[in-house]
Amino acid sequence: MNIEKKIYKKLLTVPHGKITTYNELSKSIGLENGQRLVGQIMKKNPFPVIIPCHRVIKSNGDIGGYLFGIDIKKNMLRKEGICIIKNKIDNFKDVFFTF
DNA sequence: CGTAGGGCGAAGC
DNA sequence: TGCTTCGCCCTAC
Repeated sequence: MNIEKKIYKKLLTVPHGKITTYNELSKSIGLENGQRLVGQIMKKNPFPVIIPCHRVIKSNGDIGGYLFGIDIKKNMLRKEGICIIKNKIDNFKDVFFTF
């Protein structure tokens, strides 16, 4: 299976209201340091609506990037009950989801 | 076939 | 704290 397929699949397992990091996602598919790759895959994802790419953030709690802008991403996250303060996840540890 | 570069990460100043 | 530099894996050119 393609790397990207794996990533999408994994990403889909992240429950509503929870988030994960590029690093964790990468590790979950067997890559210890595939963070950048994950980012690339995200921006190339064929179905942004289906794939919750907004639930993926940086490991330092920062929002990271988004296809349509990080502000959109922030709104999406907030809507899911995740507190965001100044481009950073507030209750980062609470909403963090590990595979 | 070689190389640059991306929604990153961690270490070094 | 905040910015810079280098390292990572894979895809696209």
